[in-house]
Amino acid sequence: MSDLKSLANPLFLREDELRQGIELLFYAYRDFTRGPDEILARYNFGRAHHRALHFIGGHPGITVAELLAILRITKQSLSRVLSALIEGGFVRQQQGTRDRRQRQLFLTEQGKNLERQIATVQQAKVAEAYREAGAEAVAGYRKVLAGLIDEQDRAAILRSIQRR
Amino acid sequence: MSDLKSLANPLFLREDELRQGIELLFYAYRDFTRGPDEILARYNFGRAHHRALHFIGGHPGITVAELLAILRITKQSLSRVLSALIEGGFVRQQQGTRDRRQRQLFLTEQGKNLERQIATVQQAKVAEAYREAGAEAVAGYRKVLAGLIDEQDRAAILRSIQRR
DNA sequence: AAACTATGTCAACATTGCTGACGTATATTA
DNA sequence: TAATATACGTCAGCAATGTTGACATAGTTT
Repeated sequence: MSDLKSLANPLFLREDELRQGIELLFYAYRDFTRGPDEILARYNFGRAHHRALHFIGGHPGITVAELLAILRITKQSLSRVLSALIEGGFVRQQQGTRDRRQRQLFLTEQGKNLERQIATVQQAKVAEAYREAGAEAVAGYRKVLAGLIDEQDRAAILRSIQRR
Repeated sequence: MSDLKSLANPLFLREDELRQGIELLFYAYRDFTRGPDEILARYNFGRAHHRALHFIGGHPGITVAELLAILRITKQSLSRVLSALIEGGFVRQQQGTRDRRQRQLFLTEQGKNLERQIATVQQAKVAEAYREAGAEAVAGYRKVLAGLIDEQDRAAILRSIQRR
């Protein structure tokens, strides 16, 4: 019975291990997202603005619909954020080339600056954690996080992430 | 120069690797937190309620101040959530033993049931990701996430997580 | 020409964070 | 013991960011 149980339930799948993995994700996310907040506050922006800046920065020319699919929020929520970014001169829109109903989104120079500024802080934090943990650990980190992504979009997301 | 650069900047610390690590965290967290929402909605609760349930469940007798330190929100925000949980019979308070000003928090049977119900869903998700990735990857995942926690509380958090 | 699609907008509302002010019970210190 | 500090609660108001629903406009597809 003990054999059966440990077969079905190796050490790293015990409930307390799972619980630890869940809490680590909570704490890491909690502290990871705190950095940008201070910078954003200076512009009267919040995390939602940063998420938009980030993904527009990483996918220049992304359409509104694509951005909505990534963020998983409603167009009304995004609209508020996007309007502020456009009004402030951080993002510009351009009529779609294939389909002129689409609005393709780009960062302006100012937008790129802000995005860079925040990215630098976050990347420094991740770089330190990566350095401390080592290349092998990083591979494991990526593997597990990828596994936490909903299976339907996992492949597409991994592709979009690695295409750069 | 290429040698110098690659010494200071091994492959897994390149900017696009860091960016991928950041986005993976975003996507994983996005999908990971979606599960509980449906269950919670049935009780008219949200994520904030779940976080309280979760940490009270894991630390029976936790004081309000300790819970505030974990969640990093104001007492007014927590109060709203805690009142709802107490009113609904999911959490009970008990005057502190050492210090009678403190309120120690416990889950009721009903609270334990709800917490278990949600935990089961989340743990299943994590267990699957762990199983797919393997024990070594899990170790790396934990190592990197731990490194993302603010250094000042990292040791204390790791201790509190492993004490169970 | 009709139907569908991509986007925007108006309005209302919920959740969850925040600040500031003030109260009460208990503990600690001068 | 009196003064001060602490743990917690509560009231009131506000901000950010999410939601639904309804409707408009331009452009695409059938």
